[in-house]
Amino acid sequence: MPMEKTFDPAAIEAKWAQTWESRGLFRPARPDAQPFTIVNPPPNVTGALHIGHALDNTLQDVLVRYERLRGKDALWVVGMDHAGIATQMVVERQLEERQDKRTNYTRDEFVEKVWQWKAESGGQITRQLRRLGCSMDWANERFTMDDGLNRAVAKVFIDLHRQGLIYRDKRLVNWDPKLKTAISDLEVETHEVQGGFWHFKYPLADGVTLDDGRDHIVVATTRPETMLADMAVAVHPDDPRYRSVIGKDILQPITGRRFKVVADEHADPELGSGAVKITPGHDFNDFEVGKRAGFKPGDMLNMFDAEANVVQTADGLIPEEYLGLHRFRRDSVDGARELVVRRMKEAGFLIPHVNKDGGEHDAEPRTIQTPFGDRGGVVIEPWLTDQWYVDAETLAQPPMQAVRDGRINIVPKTWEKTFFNWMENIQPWCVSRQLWWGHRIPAWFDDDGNIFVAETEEEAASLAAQHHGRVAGASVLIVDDEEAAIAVTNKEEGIFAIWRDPDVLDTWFSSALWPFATLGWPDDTEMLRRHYPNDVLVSGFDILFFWDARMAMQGMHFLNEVPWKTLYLHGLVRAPDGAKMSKSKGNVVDPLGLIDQYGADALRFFMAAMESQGRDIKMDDARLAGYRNFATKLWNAARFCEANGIAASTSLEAPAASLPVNRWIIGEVADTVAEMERAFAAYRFDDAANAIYSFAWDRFCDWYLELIKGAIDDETKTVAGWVLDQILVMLHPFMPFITEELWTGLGDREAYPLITAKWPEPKAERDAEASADIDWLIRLVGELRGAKAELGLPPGVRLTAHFPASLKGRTDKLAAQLDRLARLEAIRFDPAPAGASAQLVVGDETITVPLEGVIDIAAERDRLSKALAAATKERDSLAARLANPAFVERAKPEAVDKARADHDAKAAEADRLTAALARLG
RNA sequence: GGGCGCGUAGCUCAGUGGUAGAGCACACCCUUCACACGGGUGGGGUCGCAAGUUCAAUCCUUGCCGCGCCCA
Repeated sequence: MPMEKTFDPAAIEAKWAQTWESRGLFRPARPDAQPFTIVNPPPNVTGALHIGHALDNTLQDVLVRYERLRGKDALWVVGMDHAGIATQMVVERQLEERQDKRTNYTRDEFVEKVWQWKAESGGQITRQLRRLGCSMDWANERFTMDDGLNRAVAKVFIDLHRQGLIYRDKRLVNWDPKLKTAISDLEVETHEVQGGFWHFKYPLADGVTLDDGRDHIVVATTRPETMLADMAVAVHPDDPRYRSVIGKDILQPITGRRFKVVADEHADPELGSGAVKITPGHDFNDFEVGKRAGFKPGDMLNMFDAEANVVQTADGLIPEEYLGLHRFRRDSVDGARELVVRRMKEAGFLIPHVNKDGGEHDAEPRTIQTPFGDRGGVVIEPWLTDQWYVDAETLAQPPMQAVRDGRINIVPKTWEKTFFNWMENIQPWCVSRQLWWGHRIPAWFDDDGNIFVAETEEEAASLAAQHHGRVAGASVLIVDDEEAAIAVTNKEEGIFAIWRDPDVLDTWFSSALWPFATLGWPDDTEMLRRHYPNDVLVSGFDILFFWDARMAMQGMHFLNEVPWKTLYLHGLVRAPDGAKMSKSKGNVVDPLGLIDQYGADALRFFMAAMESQGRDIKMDDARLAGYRNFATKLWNAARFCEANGIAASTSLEAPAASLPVNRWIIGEVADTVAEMERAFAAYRFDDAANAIYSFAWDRFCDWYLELIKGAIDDETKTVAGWVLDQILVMLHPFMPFITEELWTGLGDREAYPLITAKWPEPKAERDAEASADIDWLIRLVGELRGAKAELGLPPGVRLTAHFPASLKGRTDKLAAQLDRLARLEAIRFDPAPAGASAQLVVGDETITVPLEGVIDIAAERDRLSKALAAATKERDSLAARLANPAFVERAKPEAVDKARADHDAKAAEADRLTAALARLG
């Protein structure tokens, strides 16, 4: 079957992706082979393939295909995460489009709708990953909310709770008032916002004055609205201005609330007035000050509801007009902040800001570091709630030790510092989320504040019964919520009620279990024993904390072993101008569009070739086109082979060869294999890609195929077929589609597809004599071509060359190749006739090409002079170095030897060129 | 403020203690029987700036300039 003239990626990609998968070739049974394991960072079920996925998954697939070719039992675990917030948002948005909303349904009904959505529209990314050629274990695709993961999540929660490593705590949490849920500190992004800094007078109560006679303390704030829940004013204990009023009362002007001036080192005498208002229920710093001042978290005043609208505080002191207002101006409607400022100003408690020009303003303009929720995009409100926390500090210790002693190898190493910096300063991890979609927390409450953590409600009821000294199951009712519990509880009659925590767990809590829960844990399965620890994890550095570190914590805690031996972190894919891609900037590149345009192989090769460690990748279409061209080049090389009777090889080892070209190319293959293995061992994707690229194009196509043209005997057919096979195998991890197509096209190998073929083992070495011969030939041809080009001779013109007699043996051996590539009319060994000629200096010999009549003497003189100048410059530079006694005495001997040898070679070359110029006259 | 990284040919990027490489782009030549998404030849860099260490610095150290990221 003759091959098509041009390579069309679209025509073969779908076919091979389907064939590989349906024949189970992504995970062939290799029970006795050494395992190799990667788990894929589970993409979001709502997600679509973006360019970052293309990079991340290409690198993983390269590794997996390489190890599969090397005979390992390669497992690439694939699946998706349920993306609690994102997925719930998607489904709620759909409801909104129909003027419907989540709360019109029961929780179970809504969750059912989410499952429906997942079945119908979720997971488009899995189809897109297949287009990229990802050889994942699709047959065992997982989901963070499948039965196995659910079991694992419940066990982890319950065990950590028993061990005291998960606990419930009332404290300030990062609250997203748009999504109405708590989020972890990692999900908060700080942005700079233009805001104001207001100064207010807080009057001292009971006629007390400061030493300077003033009857008030000046406080400043960027969040005036929080004064509705102020509970103190703090001053530094050593601040002489305020020492006399510590312990005295402030009378807050708007609420009329009386509270104390407290001493706390948080107040910085150097900043502003040195006094700060304290709102423990709405500010992280103030929370700590408040605790030190003796307020229990439960007694701290709260002034916001879940949407950050003002609600009455426990003491009932917020004036009516504030209730229900939003925290600050939103959608052009003033909020509590604006009203507070207005009222304070009216009452004369606002100290205006005077700018440079003497203008008065209510507030001093300021750039404020403001926290935003990474999903909802609104300002985060510190809010006092009960949430579940993981003792991350304890769990962080074993992973840190593992990185320190090398059980986890972070590549590139520069990320270690970042890893340690975060792990050493890690905060308790808030894992509860006020959502409906996710793993519901396995904890039940009663109205006495007891908590029963258990796998099932029966167990929880039994725990509750035990707690009250009752028989299990007899007297504990399961109800929906606290209200219902209060209604049915009758302690005198021994009837108790419990209800389940309505919250769910952070999605990352479940994805942290991915490296082992996907392998069957908590059961002790064969898969788990074989594939844990995983070999390597490939992830973007942007999820180092979110995911990688948490996997390490959970894996080491529950399996007492690192989750993976190597953690490979890559950078971001950026827009061509270096900007970060984002939907809002409109500069995102769709990888599927790139696949349509250039082919999946080209996109993959681009990603791998550009992946040098530690640098972001800028999109570059020209380069992408270059790799598409490479695929076409390979395609045509294969066409040439097919047309010349060069077919699939039958041996893994290099065939026996006698001809210099064949012996030479076999040596080149062996070198390339070694180079690629070195690159893979060091996770240098770029080096590996470049090694096979330059071998295939520069060595095989540009030289070997040209050298054998017109002289393709049986030995050459065998060798050429073998070399082409080695190229296909080595290139396969990077360009799986075209290589597989060519592999099957070149021979009857239906039963032996490339994806499960064998990595090269040439069992051959470079042949020094053949290498010297071919290297000489390549240099001679180069000289000849250069001379023709510079002398303005047509490349096709055939010339006679006079060689020194010492080269007779070599020219005999290479006669066919000399004829074909050097395009010589005749090879002679007698002295060249007098007259104009070109002189080619190749190694130690000068070859003369008489050009009487055709040569432009001046041009040839220029050519030789230029070469002479280059040789002379290098010779002199080396001579100067060698003339320096300090160099000869102190430099490494091998450096001196090399300088001597280089000097001699350059000197000889310069001599020959000088002689050539002299002969030219 | 703390930490990390980057600055090498017009562009995108490798790299090394012994005066630099690739791809693309550029110039010129080639309708040579696999390929013009091709072949050949060539031009192009004081390796951000300054000082130091060294026989020798693009590479190591320090400072500066410019750019980016993370954390507080």
